[in-house]
Amino acid sequence: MENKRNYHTRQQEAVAEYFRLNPDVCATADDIYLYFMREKGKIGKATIYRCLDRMVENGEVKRFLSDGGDGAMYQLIDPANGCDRHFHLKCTSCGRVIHLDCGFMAAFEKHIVGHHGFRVDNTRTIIYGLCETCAAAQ
Amino acid sequence: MENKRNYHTRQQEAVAEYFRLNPDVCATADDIYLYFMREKGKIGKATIYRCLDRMVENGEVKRFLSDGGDGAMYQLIDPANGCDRHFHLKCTSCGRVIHLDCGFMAAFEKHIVGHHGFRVDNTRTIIYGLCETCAAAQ
DNA sequence: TTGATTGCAAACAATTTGCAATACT
DNA sequence: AGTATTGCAAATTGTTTGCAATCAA
Repeated sequence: MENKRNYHTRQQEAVAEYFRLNPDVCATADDIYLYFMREKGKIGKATIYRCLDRMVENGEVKRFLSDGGDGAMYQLIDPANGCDRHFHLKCTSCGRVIHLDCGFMAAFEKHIVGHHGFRVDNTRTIIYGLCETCAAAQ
Repeated sequence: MENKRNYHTRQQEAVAEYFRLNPDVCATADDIYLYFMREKGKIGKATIYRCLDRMVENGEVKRFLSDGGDGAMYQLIDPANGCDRHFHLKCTSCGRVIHLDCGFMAAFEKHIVGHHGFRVDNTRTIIYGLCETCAAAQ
C-alpha cells in the first residue's frame, strides 16, 4: 500500500541535522528556520513546516504545543535514548527538558492502566513543573 | 494594591454558567461562543477571550493547548473537586478528561521531587493517552 | 458620574495551501 | 522522464488590540 517514494534533499537533511545536533531541545519551526538561514542559506518557511510534518508522521519527531502560545514545538524522539518510552519533564521556568528513565515510571503506567483503565501515551505527554535549579532560585 | 473593581455582566455570568454546567469539559473559546449565541443571543468573540483571560488570571479556569492545534482549551478548575491538586488524563481519541484523585499520585509526585528534584505542577500538566472505552474500540 | 466592559473591525502571528519552478532518482 | 519537493505569495485560523459606545456601580 502507500508507497510514496522519498527524495532526499538538502533542506530535509539540514532539518534532520538540526535535531541531531540538538537532541534535547524543544524547537519551534522558527528556530529551525533561523538555523537554516544562518548556517545553510535561504529556505522557505513552508518547507520547514512540511519537513516537520513528515518527520512527525514518521515518528522521528514529537510535536507539542508550548504553554506560551508562541506556536508548536518540535523535539527529537531519539529511540537510542528511549524517548519513545520514557516521560519528559519540562521546566516552565528555564525550559529545560528532563528525560525520565526510571523504574518508578513503569510502575506508574501500570498503576494507571490497572486502576484507571487508561493507557498513557508518553510520546505525547509532557509533565510541567519546576526543575531543581529554578525551584532553588525562587 | 491592585484594586480594580469587578463589574458583573450578563456576558461574564453566561461564561461562568457554561463552566458550571460543564465542569468536566475542555472547551474552546468557540464552544463558549456558540453556547452563548445559541442560548443567550449575540456576543463578540473578543468578549469571550477577555472573559476567559480574566478567569484564568483569577485561577478559576485553566488554559492549555490541545494537541490538535485547533487553539486553546479552557477548563474549570473546581476547587471543590480538587482540580488544583490532582492530575488530568485526557483521551486523545474521544477527548474525555479523567480526574485522577488517587493516593498513588501523591507517591508519584513525591518520587519525582525526591529522586529527580522536579516539582510537578499539576495545574499545567495533562497526561495523554487512550481511555478504556477507546482502547477497547480499537 | 466614573470607570470597567463590550462589540466591532482591523491588526497579528502561526500555519497551510495552490501552483509553477526545481531537484531527485 | 516522471514525480516528489521547494518557494513564494495568498489564504486561513485563532487570538489580540484600538476605540467609541454601553453598562454597572
